[in-house]
Amino acid sequence: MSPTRACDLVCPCPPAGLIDVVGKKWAVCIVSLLGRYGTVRFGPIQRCLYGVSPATLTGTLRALERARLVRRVTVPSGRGPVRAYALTARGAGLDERLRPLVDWLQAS
Amino acid sequence: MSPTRACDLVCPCPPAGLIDVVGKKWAVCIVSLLGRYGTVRFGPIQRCLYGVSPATLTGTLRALERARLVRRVTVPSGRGPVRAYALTARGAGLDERLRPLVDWLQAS
DNA sequence: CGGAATCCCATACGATACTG
DNA sequence: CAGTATCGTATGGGATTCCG
Repeated sequence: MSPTRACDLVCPCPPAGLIDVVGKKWAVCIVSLLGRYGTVRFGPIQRCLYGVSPATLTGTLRALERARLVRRVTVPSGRGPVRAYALTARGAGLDERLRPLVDWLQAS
Repeated sequence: MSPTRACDLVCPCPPAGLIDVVGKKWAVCIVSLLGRYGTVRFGPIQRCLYGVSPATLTGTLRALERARLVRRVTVPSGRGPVRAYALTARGAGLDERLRPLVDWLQAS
């Protein structure tokens, strides 16, 4: 049977909040990428993502930071410390739930 | 260790294809809704989704149909057959993978 | 009621150029 | 290399109206 009145249905997922972050074009890619590779720098992320423009990548990374899914880290290197990106614990939790979905999408 | 060269990283999820469908603002909601309630008519979907505009809802439904995730069905009713929407087998598969994610998003 | 048509706006995204 | 600044475009999405 199909409910027909207004309050018969409970919306399982409000579009506000995390959805607008996760819904961003590259967000899922980035979270999965960091979940797979750990700490990654700006350049490799950009090159890996089919050449996303730096402006867009920065914007998405900032949105992910604000959502506390990704954090910016400073790692020591040969000639001075460099910046990189990694998942937060929260981001790792998301990646975990995202994995079956991403695999399924890949398999189409 | 973090890879630094171009081909060291494999993008786990190209943004093309299903992602632009699933990334739509209401797509996940609709799939979850149909997965939960079965066959639902246009009106209840719209009312349930915080009053999404009919144009937007139609657009999203059409996109989901084109992606073969949702199908339009005709069900017999008291005064003539009426139209409604339901998941395809493919859509049910997506809903299944979506469920842990949606639950996690809800729990925030 | 279930849409289609139209209008309008916000913004996401890309391209490019530039800087520390 | 890691961004920032600017600009232009495409389009997603809301509001409204109208129709069978």
